[in-house]
Amino acid sequence: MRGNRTLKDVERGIAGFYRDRRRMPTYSEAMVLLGVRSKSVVHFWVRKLLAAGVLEKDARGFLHPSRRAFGLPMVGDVAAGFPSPAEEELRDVISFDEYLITKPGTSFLLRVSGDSMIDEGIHPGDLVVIEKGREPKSGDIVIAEVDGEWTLKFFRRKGKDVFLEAANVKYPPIRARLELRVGGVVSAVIRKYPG
Amino acid sequence: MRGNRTLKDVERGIAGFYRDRRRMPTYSEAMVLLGVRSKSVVHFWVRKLLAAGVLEKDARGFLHPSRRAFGLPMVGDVAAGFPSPAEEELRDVISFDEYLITKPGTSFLLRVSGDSMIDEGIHPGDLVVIEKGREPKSGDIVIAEVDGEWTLKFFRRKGKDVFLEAANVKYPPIRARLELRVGGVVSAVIRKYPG
DNA sequence: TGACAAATAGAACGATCGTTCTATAATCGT
DNA sequence: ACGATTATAGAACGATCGTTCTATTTGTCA
Repeated sequence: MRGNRTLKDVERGIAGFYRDRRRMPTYSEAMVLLGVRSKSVVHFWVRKLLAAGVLEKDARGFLHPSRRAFGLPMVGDVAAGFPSPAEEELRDVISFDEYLITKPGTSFLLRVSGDSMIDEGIHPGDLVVIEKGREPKSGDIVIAEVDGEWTLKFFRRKGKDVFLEAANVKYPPIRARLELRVGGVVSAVIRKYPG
Repeated sequence: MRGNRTLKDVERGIAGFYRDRRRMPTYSEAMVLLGVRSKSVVHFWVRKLLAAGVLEKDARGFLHPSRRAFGLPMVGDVAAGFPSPAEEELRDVISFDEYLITKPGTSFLLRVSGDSMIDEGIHPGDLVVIEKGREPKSGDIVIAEVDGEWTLKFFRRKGKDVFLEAANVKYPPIRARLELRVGGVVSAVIRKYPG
């Protein structure tokens, strides 16, 4: 049982462990993970992963996955097409959690129902990230209570006039009779296509 | 320097450390983090975090953040409105990295330019997750090379007929002259609104 | 104000960590 | 075929980990 172990294999093993357990394996655990019986073998491969930039050591000497070990490479724009493996390495890596969760603790997720924001590209079934307790600016998309129902709308302010506007010609603008209950501001939209 | 330390404070400190360094702090490090001078104080708070479900111990006795420590709570749908703190605790928590990255290693990110998929709710500036090397099914959104340029289109197959279709009346369907170069299949769309 | 609980300090300790060393086995190039 | 290189094994070791214990200080409430 030898030789047939590539850097990618080891990386996948370690990365999988980290994904599942949210911590690095110890050398003893990595022995099992790699199917070897000596810590020095683990040490051997860890040094390779360090050199490859998959793992890093911090000031205290502790091992942790590097920034680019997780997340997806950001490779440019659609016009540029899809990347060659070479240039793929060079681009930045984005973790969605870092990218989308700017205010942990005050944000939450809703699944969109209804088509009131369809012209803004927010479809039924999409997920929206809501930041609660943020003061909406004119033009922000908010979740608001209208006629006892919660819905997504543009928040508009023109001088003293405050109203809600759908991104769908079917729905007329809405002015608050008494007060406008705004639950939060949409900070992101996520749509996942079934794989 | 005493007494004024809440569970939330400690949680934020530990969580912040984990976010930055991608590993748990040691007890010694947590002492500095919490501003205390004894490991037993750390132990004291760690037990509280364990009880609160913020941290967990695995079979080996190692500490790691729980699933619900990161990510955002999924609180239902828009019609249900925004949640009370109470029910917020009960719902599932979603990590975007887990949710969106189903095929690490074969996926990458592109920023959308152009409006060819605008009626599908994919706008210029949005991010799309591309799975490369996946065989597109009819109806999938793909990145494809058309007239030497890369663009997003629906992939359509009707019997023997294979063609690309925009989600925008401005663009007519496209049939491949020679071959259809498909770079990958869109598995998700992400749009972030400036905060 | 006094008693009790909550929070912090500090020291001691076994367990286990990651490193390093030497030695052996498989693979490759010529 | 054979030396050089790469990969694995196994043992030894100091460092540091997290736990536990006892003691002290601060806050709360009757």
